[in-house]
Amino acid sequence: MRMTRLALKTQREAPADAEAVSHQLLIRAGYIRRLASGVYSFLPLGIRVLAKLNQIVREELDAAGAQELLLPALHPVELWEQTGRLRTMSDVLMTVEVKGGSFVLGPTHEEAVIATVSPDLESYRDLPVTVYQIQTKFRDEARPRFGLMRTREFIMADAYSFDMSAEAMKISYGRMYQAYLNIFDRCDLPYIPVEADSGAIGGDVNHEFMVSSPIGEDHFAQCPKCGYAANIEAAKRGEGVRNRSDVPAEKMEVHATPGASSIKDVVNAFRSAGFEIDSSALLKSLAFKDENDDVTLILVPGDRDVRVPSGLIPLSDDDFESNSFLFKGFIGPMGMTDQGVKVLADFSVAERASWFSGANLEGHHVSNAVLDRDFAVDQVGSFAVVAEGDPCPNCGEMLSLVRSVEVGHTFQLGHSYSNKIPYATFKAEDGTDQKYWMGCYGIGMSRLPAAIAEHFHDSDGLRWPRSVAPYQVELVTITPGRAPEAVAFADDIYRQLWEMGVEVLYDDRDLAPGVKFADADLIGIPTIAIIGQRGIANGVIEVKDRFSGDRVEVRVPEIVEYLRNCG
RNA sequence: CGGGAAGUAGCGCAGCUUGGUAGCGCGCAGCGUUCGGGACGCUGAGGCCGCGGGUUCAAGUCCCGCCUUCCCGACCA
Repeated sequence: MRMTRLALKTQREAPADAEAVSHQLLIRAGYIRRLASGVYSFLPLGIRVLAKLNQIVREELDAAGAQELLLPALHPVELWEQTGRLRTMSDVLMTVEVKGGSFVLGPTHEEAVIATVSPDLESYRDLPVTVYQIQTKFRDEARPRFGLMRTREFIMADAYSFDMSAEAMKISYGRMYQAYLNIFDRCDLPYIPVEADSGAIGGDVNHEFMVSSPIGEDHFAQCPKCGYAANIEAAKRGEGVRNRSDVPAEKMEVHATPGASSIKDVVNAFRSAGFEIDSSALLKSLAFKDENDDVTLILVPGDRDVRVPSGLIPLSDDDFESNSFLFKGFIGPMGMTDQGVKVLADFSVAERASWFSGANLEGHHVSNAVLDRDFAVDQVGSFAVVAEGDPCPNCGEMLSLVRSVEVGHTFQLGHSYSNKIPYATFKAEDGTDQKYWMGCYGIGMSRLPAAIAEHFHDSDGLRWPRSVAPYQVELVTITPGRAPEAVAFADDIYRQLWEMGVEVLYDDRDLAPGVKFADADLIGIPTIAIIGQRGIANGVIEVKDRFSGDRVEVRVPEIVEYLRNCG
C-alpha cells in the first residue's frame, strides 16, 4: 500500500482523553478512532491487525476441530427471559425496540448458540461438537476505559462445546485450552493461564488468560516457586505460622464504642481510648447465609476483604432481625458456635495472638480476644482475598500479586445453561433425554491489539510482533522531490515485493525525512527499509529492525530477497 | 451509582478573574525555499465558544438547569 493513497493520517498529539499509552499510540498512529465513549472505529491499519489475529484464531480453532459459524447480534428478548439473564445481566444488556418486539444486543451468545445448533444435535451420535464465531458484542459497561481495553461494543471470538458427558466435556475443554495456548503463543504475548472464579456465567472449572500490564483491571496471585497462579477472586493461600507466643495475660475486656460499626470508626474509638492500633488488629466478622438460611460467620483481619465462598450471600436487614443475637457492626465470634453459627476463620486470623472484635452487644467491642481461649472456630482456611506475601497454597512460598489484562477466558459450564433451556437435550444411548454438557471459550479480539501495543511499545511508538503486524515491511523514500532515481528504485522494489505477496507499506510521500522516520517508528512495522540517494550511490539500502533498533546495510542486488525473507 | 476534572477550529491549548471585533501551536489549501530524524517564509480556508434558559445596551466570559467526556472508586461472561 502506498501511503499517498492510504486513508490515514498520523497525529503528533493524542486526544486529551486518551490516558493509556496503547490508546494514545493507536490513535496517533491511525489504527483506531473514537466514535463515542467506548465505541471505536478500526481504520485501515487497525483492521489489518485485527485480521491477522482473526486468522490465527481461525487456524488454531479449526485445527482443534471447532467449526466457525456466525450467530446473530440481535437476540429475541424471550431467549434471555428463558435463562433468567434478562434480569441477572440487566446492568449490561442493551436492548432495541423494533416493529413487533424487542431484541437484546448480544453481550455473549450462550442462549443464541443453543437455540441455533440444538436442532442438529439430537443424538449422542451427533456429539461432540464445538462451534465458534468472531462476533461483535454489546455491553453497556459502567465505565468504558483505556481505549480498546474496555468498550461498549467489542469483538470477541467465542466458542461453545457440546458433549454427552462430563468426561467428554473435559476432553473438549482440554482441546480448546490447548488451542488457546497456541493462539496466545502465536500473538507473541507473554500470557499466563490462571485459575479463575466462574462469576456470573456459572459453571465449574475455568481459566483466565492474563497478560501482565500496568493498565490491567484484574489482579492475579502468582507463586514464583511452583507456578501456582490464580485470579485474585479465586486465589487461595496456604497456612501461615500460628502465633501463640504473645498471647496476652490480660483477660478479654468489653469497651463501649457507641456508634462505631465500621472498621474505621472502631479503630478510631479504640485509639481515642488510648490503644495504639490499626485496622489489622481488628477482627472483621461478616455474617452470611446459605440456601437453608443457616448462618455462617467469616473472620478476617480488619484490613482484608472476605473472599465469599460460593453459595453464601450476605445477610439482609431482615435476616439480622430474625437472628437477634447478631448486632450488625458489633459482631464477634465469641459464643457463636453455641448459637449454631458456623464460624470460618482465615489463616491470617491464626497468625495473630489477640484481637479487637465486636462484643455481640450493641455499641460495644472487646480487646484481647484470643482464639481458642475466648472464641472457637469450626474451620481455619483460606477465606480472605489473598494479599501480597501470603504463603502459596501449594508450596508455601510468598505469593505476589500481578496487575493484568484478561485476554481470554475458558469455562466448563456443565449444565448451567442447558438446564435452563428445555430443548437443550439429546437422546442418549439408553434412550433417555439428556442435557448437553457445555463449555464456552472467549477471546477479546478487539482488546488484543491494545494489550499487544501496551506491552511492546517504546518511546517512539508502536512495535508489532511479526505475527500481528499490519504490514511486514515499510519502505521509506527520502527526498523524493530531488532524487527521481531513488524514487524509481523504490517504486521497483515495491512492485517486486508486492508481486511476491509481501505485505509492504510504502511511504512514498513527499515529506521531510524526519517526519517519515518518526511516522515509521510510530506506526511500528517490524522492518523499515530506508531508500535514499546516498545509500543507492554506495550500492546499499539501510534496513532498520523496529524491535531491536538494529540497522544493517543490505547490498542493492540483495534487497528484495532480504526484505522478502523478513516477511 | 459515589468522588474529582474538563467541554473554545480536525488535534493540543489560551482567552473567563475584571462582560465590549474569538486567538495561538500542530494539522489543512496555495506559492516558494529546504531535504538522512517531526525544516522555514508568505498567503489562505476553517468556529452553534457542548445544549437550553436567565441577567445585561452587550455574554466564550456572570447566574440556573441539562448533556457529554475523562480520571479514581463501586460494578464487570
